[in-house]
Amino acid sequence: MDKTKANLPHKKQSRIQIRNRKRIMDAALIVFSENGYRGATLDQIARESGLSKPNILYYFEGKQNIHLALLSQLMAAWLAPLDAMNPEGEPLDELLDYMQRKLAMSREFPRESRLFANEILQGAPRITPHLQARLKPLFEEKTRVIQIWIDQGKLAKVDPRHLIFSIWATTQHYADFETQINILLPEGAPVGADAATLLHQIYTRLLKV
Amino acid sequence: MDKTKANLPHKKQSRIQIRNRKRIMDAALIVFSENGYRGATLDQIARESGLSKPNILYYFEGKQNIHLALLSQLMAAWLAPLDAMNPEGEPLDELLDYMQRKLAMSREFPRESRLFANEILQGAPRITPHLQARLKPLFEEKTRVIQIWIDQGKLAKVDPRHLIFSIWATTQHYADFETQINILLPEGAPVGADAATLLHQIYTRLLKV
DNA sequence: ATTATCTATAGATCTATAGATAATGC
DNA sequence: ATTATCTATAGATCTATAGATAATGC
Repeated sequence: MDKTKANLPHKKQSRIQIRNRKRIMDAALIVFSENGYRGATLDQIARESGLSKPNILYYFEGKQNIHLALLSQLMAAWLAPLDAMNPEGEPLDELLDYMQRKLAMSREFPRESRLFANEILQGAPRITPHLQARLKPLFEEKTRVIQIWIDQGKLAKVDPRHLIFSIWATTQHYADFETQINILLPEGAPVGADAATLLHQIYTRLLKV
Repeated sequence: MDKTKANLPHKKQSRIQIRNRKRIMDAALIVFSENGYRGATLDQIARESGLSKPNILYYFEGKQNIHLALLSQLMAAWLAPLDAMNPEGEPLDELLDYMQRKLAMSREFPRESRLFANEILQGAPRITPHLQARLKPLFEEKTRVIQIWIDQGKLAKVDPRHLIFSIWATTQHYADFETQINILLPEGAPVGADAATLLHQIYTRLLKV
């Protein structure tokens, strides 16, 4: 029984393999994002995915690897909105659009946001290499772009790094602290629209010269 | 052997009890905030506190109770800055002061912030009653105050609830995502000062009429 | 006398593997 | 023939308790 094949992406995967690996990842996203790495169990992932526990370990080489696969898949989606910020565009619009894309991600992929938050909160034991290799260069590139816009007088003078932190914070908050928000806001209030309005106000007033 | 006494606060506690319960709480804060509830073990708390594992269970009736004791102690400290917002004060100053108090808490008590974030992130299984009973009334009181200020034309028109969310998000981010920030910012940069400057800019520009 | 601490271990839970069996693809 | 799945269980880890012993306070 050669298990390694199932885990080598360059060996062509059967349809069953593709489908079951996806099932496991989907289940694992739910379980890890709700319970954190240590709080999640293979039993829960098995139940959620409809596969047996040993069968899960037939497709992934262990709990760690499932988690790692999720995080590294997440990373690409996570970087996309920032990557899409266009140096040739109209500065204020570019930043407002970026903020709105992040807010949309928070609304559409709250589990991914919480998976990421869990990982960072606990010291990023598994995702640090990705942050170093992928997030950091992009962050530095985009803060340089923003600094140039500011130097050209197209944006108010702010610290580009902390500007980005604040966009991350305000947008991700709606996914990461959803439980608290649901307790504080009355049922049926249009959270999304009101949040978008406030964040739009914040960044137009902050950044307009 | 009547263990219950050690856990009844109304029975007078000996000096040793007070000291050891404090030691355990201090150790537990470190361990829970770094690993989350499920990720934390009594072994780690024992090692960190310098007490034996069974001895810890002599002072607290179980892992759950240590965690609960921490959270309920945290709650008071967590509400204080918002509670201190004075309806009679100058609106813009009151809100800027509130934001700065929250930012200071994030800097001075990052572990408490992460303990709280961990709990909310995982659906607030233990702290929900506290949020309902203590945070919610205070939140409603203060959003009413802000709304009155706005109606009096002393602040720009914003949604008071989302304004508070944004203050929470931006300030707590520095504690909760510290690992990520440390990766992205060059060593020795004056994080605190730059963060304070940006947040001050954000809220003055947002709220000034 | 009561409070505090220690050793030893029960009992539950979890990850992972062994080894047999069933299903699928040439 | 190879891939996929199942049953059974080893081995590690964790919470919690039993029961004995040491330290402390009237």
